[in-house]
Amino acid sequence: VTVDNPPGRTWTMQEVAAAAGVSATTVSHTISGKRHVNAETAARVRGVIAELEYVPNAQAVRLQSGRSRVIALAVPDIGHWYFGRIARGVEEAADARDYGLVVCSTVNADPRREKRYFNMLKNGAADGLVYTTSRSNSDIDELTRHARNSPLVLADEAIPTLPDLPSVSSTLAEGARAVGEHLANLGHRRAIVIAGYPGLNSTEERIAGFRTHFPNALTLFGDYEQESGARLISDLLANDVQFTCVFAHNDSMALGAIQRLREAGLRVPEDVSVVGFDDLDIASLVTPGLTTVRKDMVEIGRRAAGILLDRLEGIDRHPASVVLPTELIVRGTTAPAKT
Amino acid sequence: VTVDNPPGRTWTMQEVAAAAGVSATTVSHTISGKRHVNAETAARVRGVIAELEYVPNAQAVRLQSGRSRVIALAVPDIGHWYFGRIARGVEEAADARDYGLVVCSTVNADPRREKRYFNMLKNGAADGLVYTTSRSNSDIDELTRHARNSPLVLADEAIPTLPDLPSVSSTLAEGARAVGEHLANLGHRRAIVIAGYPGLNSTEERIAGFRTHFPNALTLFGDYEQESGARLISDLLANDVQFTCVFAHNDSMALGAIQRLREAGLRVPEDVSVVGFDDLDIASLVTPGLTTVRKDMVEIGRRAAGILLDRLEGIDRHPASVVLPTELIVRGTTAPAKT
DNA sequence: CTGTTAGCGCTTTCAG
DNA sequence: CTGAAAGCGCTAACAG
Repeated sequence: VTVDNPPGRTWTMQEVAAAAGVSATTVSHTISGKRHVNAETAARVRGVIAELEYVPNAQAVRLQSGRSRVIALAVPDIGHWYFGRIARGVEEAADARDYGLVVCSTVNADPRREKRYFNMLKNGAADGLVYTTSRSNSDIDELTRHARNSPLVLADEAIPTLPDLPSVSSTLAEGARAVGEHLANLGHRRAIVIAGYPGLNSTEERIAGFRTHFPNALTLFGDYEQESGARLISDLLANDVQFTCVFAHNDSMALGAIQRLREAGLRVPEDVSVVGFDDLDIASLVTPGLTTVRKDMVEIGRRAAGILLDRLEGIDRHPASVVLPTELIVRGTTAPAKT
Repeated sequence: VTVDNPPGRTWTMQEVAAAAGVSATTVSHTISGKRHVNAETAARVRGVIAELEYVPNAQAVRLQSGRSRVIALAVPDIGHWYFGRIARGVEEAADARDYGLVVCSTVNADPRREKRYFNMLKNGAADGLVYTTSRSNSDIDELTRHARNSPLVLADEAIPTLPDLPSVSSTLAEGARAVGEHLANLGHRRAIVIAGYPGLNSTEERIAGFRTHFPNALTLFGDYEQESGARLISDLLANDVQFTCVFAHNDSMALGAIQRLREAGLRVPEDVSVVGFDDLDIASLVTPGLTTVRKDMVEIGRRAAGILLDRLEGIDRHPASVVLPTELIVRGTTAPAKT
């Protein structure tokens, strides 16, 4: 069967059926394989489909099936390298299982935006949500209210008060402990911690982990941006606080700290050792390389999406929550303490 | 009207209508405002909607309207900082106009993936596409074949042979020229160019721009990764090639070059000046700060999405294509040439 | 100002 | 092995 197929024309299943001399039902079944179709008939139908470059209308399929085969990802900022890595993993996992991915930035917890991705679940635009909290856990109430309906998986930041919520996180305490051990072994005794957002589990865990070796580490809170690392160092120097090492809760703040230390005439690592967290690309791009703790962000995204998709497909997986390992990466910004 | 609303239950417009004692049509119109509804009736309907937390089913709306209010973004890797910035801009623009964003990574030009996002346009899962080429323009044939049907806008990399295709790019030649001027003014005479993928317009433009001041610059091709910058510098040093400055086509390769130069005992910028391109976050995070050319990636994404959405909404905008300015950012990796 | 009816394009009983 | 018909949840003629 040969038919005219102007570019840009889209066809309905009815039209395909007509061209092949069968019913839409048969076309549907040759595509889905959900019931047997005579070999010759099937071949003819497939021929027409190829000829017309027919693709079933997504909305009709979704309306009929009640599922969209799309998952949503909510992150504070898709343009941030940190969250970009998570997104990468989520996208990989989704694509591998033939799901689409829609992305929602949750900038500044803008309530309009929040509404938007909750609605995506409610109105069926997405079948489930991978959620990454930004600075606070405040949105979690609403989150769980909706979680009862649509599958929800937390990526990166677990919430201890909600153990039922599946999540993928990392052994942050362990990573921070390894940092403390490393610095202690190098002979350091006075440490500064430039921590993340106070109150978040991720922050508390790392503070606690580090304290196993530095129980009295002076702990200041930054906002994960380079500038805050620099500013906190300025304050310390201005007040003649003595320290020989700095542990920042991410690489950006660590680099900000290094910048300010150098401006003050201090050498890194000869005078002050600095350790970051995350091991994003920057850590190995700078000279000397930044000593840091590797967290596999892509894998976090991949696993979170994996759990979500398992739920969607009715695969019961125990335990739902996963804690991925971290690894201390020693590069050039740590050295023995000056004696 | 008060109704029981178990959490997780979703309602149809029919049910809302019944609860409010009106027809679905009236509910539809009180929501859309497309025809007048008696104030009291409308209030009652809105009451029920609020009570039941009713949200119209997305698939039904889309099937009926023939539009999805979703745009797609195709990038080589959503987890890469460079493309992440574009995605951020696209997301912003889409969200501002109440469109969803679905993301497709085009890793290695995997044909299965390509098929996938073309289908998204054809089957109506997305209304249009923002496309960012990776290394070659090979996929463009198919791209344009489909572009006749669904709106398509190129972000970052324009294709000169297809001037009809709307695109958002940057004044790369101008940026590269400014780099050349800056280095020439510092007294440099022998320059190395670590270029991007050969054959791409973006690469050729920058090579040409730089040549206005360094007509004989030795030009080598990298792959935009740090490692290639380092490797090419190794090769040059091993062959005793003389040069006093390096212009890399992105910041990663510039940092790779710096790394290797320092390993070879050369100081940056005292012995060799290095310039990058893009001005991503890293450029200001390193010490000394990297001299580079700023390209506003977020704006590129924003504008590309803007053009796409204008088309989708029937807003005719001339000219469709946009070329955004670049700006030389002088930081600490460039200095006068040694005499 | 409001309701009835048809239909978007598909899948799925149900009936041959 | 195949088809007719109903219906997913909504919007838009068309009629009052």
